[in-house]
Amino acid sequence: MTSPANPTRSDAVRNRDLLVTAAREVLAEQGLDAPMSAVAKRAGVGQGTLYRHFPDRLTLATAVLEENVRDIEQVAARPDATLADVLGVVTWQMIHSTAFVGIIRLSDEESSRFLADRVRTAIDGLPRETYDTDDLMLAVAMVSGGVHGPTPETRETAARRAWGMLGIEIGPVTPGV
Amino acid sequence: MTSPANPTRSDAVRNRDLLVTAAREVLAEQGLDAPMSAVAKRAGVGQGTLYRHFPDRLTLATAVLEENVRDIEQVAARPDATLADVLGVVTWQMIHSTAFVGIIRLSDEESSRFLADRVRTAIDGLPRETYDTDDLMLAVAMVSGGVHGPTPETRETAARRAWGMLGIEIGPVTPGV
Amino acid sequence: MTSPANPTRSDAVRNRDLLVTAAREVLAEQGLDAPMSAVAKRAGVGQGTLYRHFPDRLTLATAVLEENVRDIEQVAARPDATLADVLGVVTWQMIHSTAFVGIIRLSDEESSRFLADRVRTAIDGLPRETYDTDDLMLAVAMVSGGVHGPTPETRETAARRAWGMLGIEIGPVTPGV
Amino acid sequence: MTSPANPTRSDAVRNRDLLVTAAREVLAEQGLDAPMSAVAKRAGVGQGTLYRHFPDRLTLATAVLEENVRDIEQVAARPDATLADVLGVVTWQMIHSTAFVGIIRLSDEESSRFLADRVRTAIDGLPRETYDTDDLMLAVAMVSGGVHGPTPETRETAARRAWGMLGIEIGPVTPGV
DNA sequence: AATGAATGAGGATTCATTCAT
DNA sequence: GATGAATGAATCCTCATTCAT
Repeated sequence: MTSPANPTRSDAVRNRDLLVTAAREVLAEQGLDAPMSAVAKRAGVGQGTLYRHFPDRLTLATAVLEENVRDIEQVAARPDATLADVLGVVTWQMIHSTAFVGIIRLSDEESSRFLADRVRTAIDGLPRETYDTDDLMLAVAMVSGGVHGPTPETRETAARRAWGMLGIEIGPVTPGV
Repeated sequence: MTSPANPTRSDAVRNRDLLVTAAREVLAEQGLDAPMSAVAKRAGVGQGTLYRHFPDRLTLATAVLEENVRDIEQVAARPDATLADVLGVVTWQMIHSTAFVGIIRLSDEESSRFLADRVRTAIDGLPRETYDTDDLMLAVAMVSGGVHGPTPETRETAARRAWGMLGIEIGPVTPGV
Repeated sequence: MTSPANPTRSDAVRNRDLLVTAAREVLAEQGLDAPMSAVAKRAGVGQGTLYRHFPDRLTLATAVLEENVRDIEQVAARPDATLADVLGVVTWQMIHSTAFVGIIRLSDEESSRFLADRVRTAIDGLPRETYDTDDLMLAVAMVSGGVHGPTPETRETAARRAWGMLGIEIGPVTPGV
Repeated sequence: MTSPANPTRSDAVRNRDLLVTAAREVLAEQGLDAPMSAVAKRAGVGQGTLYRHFPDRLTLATAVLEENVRDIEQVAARPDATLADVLGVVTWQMIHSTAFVGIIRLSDEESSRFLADRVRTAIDGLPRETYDTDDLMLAVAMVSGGVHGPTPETRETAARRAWGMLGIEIGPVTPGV
């Protein structure tokens, strides 16, 4: 009688995940302004469900990026985490997710500046030699500017060259989680 | 009316110029996917005229960038031109024209890779110390990645910090022409 | 829990009342085609509950009007009731409930013609001087046509003028119950 | 060279008329919130054309009512026009155009209060016996409130009864123009 | 050539209604 | 019985593009 009375909730959670995953793929493939309907279709849910979970495009994009940020935070939180490790994961995201580049652009927007701050905080706790955290955030933006190319391979090559020009060492380029 | 074969050709040229100027402004203000009609309206011409001159959006965007590239080439062609001078002009363009950032992105597209090559060629002829031309092209992309902010002033500050991180000297940040 | 066969019937009754009250408010504020979900939300019940009680919009609207009609009947049934008294209550309803105006329009619909007939019957039993019941029903429709304005005050003024033009005396403009 | 250069204009005018006519029919049949697409389809033009001419629903509805008002003005402007004649035309419109009833309702809206004022002005110039112009405007609203029924015939009967209750004589119920 | 009206497909968004829990 | 998530049809509206003049 007193329970929150939301039994169907498991479906909802599942759909939310399906939507974020679908959005990650669709946004990566078609760009930040892909049709919302494409996301719903890819997720296998109705349009209404999409809008129930994410009332607008920005909210959806933010949810995608939030997962990226969470991965970064997780890696950064490991006891033996190094700055290089974290930058490796960041690089992996830049290479594989066009949407991630969006975090730099969107970060002028209010809601996702918050996400950028979480990345900053994650990096902030790690030991480093030359650069301070502001420099590193700028460096991330710069490298993401230098990353382009048709395949993940060419993109990784470009990314490595870019880090090299900044004299910053990065660890293994992996999803991290 | 007075010239023999091509009565109003000057009109056509004038319209083309009006359109490119309008496109530069509109694309800068509203982003790369601003309505074509907005460009025509700003130029003060009909939609048909726009399409006569530029059959599609990419052609129009390319024409805008072509002007940027021409400015760079002109500066680079001066007898006393230094690499720093040219990079100063490039920086000015990055700061003032959102569209220019597009050149980096669009350069995956065939038609505008051509423009990137012209920039490369312009830079190629100039004496430099550490970096080769490929490095410099990558550096330009990286700095453009680091440039963001609400006003030209904040954007210029960011650009200067970015060049600084790469250890590359730039000359006066001016339109150049 | 204590009664034998119908454990939580009072819940159902309570929900029905909540829904009718919510519907009255929502329909008044947002018009006859307000979202059904808005009614459910205002009532604090789920959508399913709304549909259990009222299978469609018309049924719901009719339930709202039914309450109005019941008020009119109650006043008309008082031993000392005069026609003027009843018309005063009717006027109050016209002024305060946009939905009531709907009864005139909706009365073309089968289900709510029934309600109009109940009003007719209520009026029918009261002593009057000049007009017969058909005239009075038409007069009500006419006055409701003349009632508009932003506030209840302006609406009441308009209503009084309208009754005046018909030469019909009305009693105190009150909810009646 | 100096001409306004709008040769296609004849098409445009024709389409505007087609749209207003279509809107009158569709709004009368389906109500004030009929789909805009239905209007475009009935007019035989694309949706874009509809929106070019009438950026929103209110603008379109106003255009329909404007024609009604123009008819009233024309009749009122005749040298031998009587108040009864004009009210006859007004009554014809109430009977045949559901949309006209809307003028009463919509007249709370800014843009169409203007139309109501034009009707007021048209009536204002005509000789009358008992009522002043404000009374007459209210009377029109009241009669329109009393007009309902399935067919034009029943509606006309109701209208005549309503005018009768107000003691106002009306002329022939005709379109007037 | 230039104009700007017309077209209509595409994409965003909202709700009425159903249904799993 | 109640809940509220899911569905998807329906509608709104915008633009890229074509075309009559």
